[in-house]
Amino acid sequence: MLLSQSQENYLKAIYKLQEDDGIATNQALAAMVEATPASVTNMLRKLTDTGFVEYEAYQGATLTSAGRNQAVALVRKHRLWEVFLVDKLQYDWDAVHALAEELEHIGGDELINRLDAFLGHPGFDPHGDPIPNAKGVVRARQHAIAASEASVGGTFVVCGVKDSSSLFLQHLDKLNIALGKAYTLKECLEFDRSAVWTEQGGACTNVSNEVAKNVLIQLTDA
Amino acid sequence: MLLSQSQENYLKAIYKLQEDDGIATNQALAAMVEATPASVTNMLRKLTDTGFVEYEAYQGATLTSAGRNQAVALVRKHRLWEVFLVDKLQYDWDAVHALAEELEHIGGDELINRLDAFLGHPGFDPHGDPIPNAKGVVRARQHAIAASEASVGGTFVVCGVKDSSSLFLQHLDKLNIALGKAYTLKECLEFDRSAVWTEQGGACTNVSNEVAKNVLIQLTDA
DNA sequence: GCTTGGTTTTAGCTTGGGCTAAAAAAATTA
DNA sequence: TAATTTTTTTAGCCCAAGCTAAAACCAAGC
Repeated sequence: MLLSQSQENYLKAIYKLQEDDGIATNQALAAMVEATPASVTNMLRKLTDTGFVEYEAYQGATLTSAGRNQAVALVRKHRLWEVFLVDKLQYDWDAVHALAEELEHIGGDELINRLDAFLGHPGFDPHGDPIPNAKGVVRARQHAIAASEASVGGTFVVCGVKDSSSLFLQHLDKLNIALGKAYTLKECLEFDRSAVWTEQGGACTNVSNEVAKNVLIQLTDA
Repeated sequence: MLLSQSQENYLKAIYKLQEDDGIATNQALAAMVEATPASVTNMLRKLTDTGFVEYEAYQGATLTSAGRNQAVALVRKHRLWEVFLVDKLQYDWDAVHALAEELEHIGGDELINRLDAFLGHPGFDPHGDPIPNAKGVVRARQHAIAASEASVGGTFVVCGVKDSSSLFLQHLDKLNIALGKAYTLKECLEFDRSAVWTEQGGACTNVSNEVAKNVLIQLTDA
């Protein structure tokens, strides 16, 4: 079965919503694919007919296993292209999403597997999100928690972000926060719940709670 | 002005027809974009309205300078992606056309200029066709003639093909003919106008006239 | 157990890019 | 020049994917 670009976008959206909300409501889908709820209903019909989605009126949508396979393949393509753009074409990590959205619809398994090999089978994309392998297996990040959960005195390494919007990523750039960097949580300021992180080497950064909630870290026992 | 994928394909087709036939007839366009002549008329209207094409009923289509710019940019994108696929992803030269057709519609100047730099600003694609530069300037191949024009005893280097179909390219593979290889034209067989080429090193190949007409060479004075 | 407000669906319309069949124009041949 | 063939255009249709406005449904709150 051959899917249109639009259909692929719906599958990806349902997949994401299922992953992090458990349920893909019509409204949430509409927001994600940038269409009206009416259009979503329309499309869900079609995807149900072609066997990628299970859907009953008013009940929200779920992916069939065929649908999930498609969605995971898309996520794989998206993230591999992001690696390509950042690692090979030197794009900034905040500038690759839109392009990857286009590229992810190109070609089939052959292309993406070659790209994967060319990139050296990366495990994570430039935002720290795991890249599903050719069989569609996603290995989840280990022990990742939001930075806002860390306790004073703890040390950790930044390993991902929850928000990959350009705005947020550029903000992290300004704060000099990047994937792979190690920090110690020096203190928490009661007043606004912001935190002070110190880098190995001494530089201090004041991190708002809003930011910390969207940064994923792994605790280290150093 | 933003063009649809389909519109871009029309511009490219008109460009190619103008280049090698001088004139882009409705029928030829239809064949090239794989649509009916009626659909072509339709689309030419639209492209005329948006200022990329000049078109009067029954007179065939010509590109405006805006249209030509678009078309050249597409050719540039197409050929750079082909280089990427062959050089970086190790595709065979006969397997890249369709993928490049998809990739050429992605992104804008930024992406393609970065790709160009990453590939080391190649001058030619895997079929020997010249790659327009960022300003849209195409430097034509120098002194290229069809291999069928060579004279007995002459030496030459293969530098391009006129037919980039998978079928033809695979045939060249079988004959062990590749870009950059040097040959001497040993003899021409009167009976079927086929030729015998000898490679530097000794191997002989019998080349039909049909093939020779579609291989581009540069004469060498060795 | 109603009423009300938000969500989802239905109905009907729009636009882009195709198609076929028939009419019109151009080109070719007699 | 007239007749015939080929090419192009017109007219009217289809399908995918969107839209709006109105109707139907669901879930609270009174």
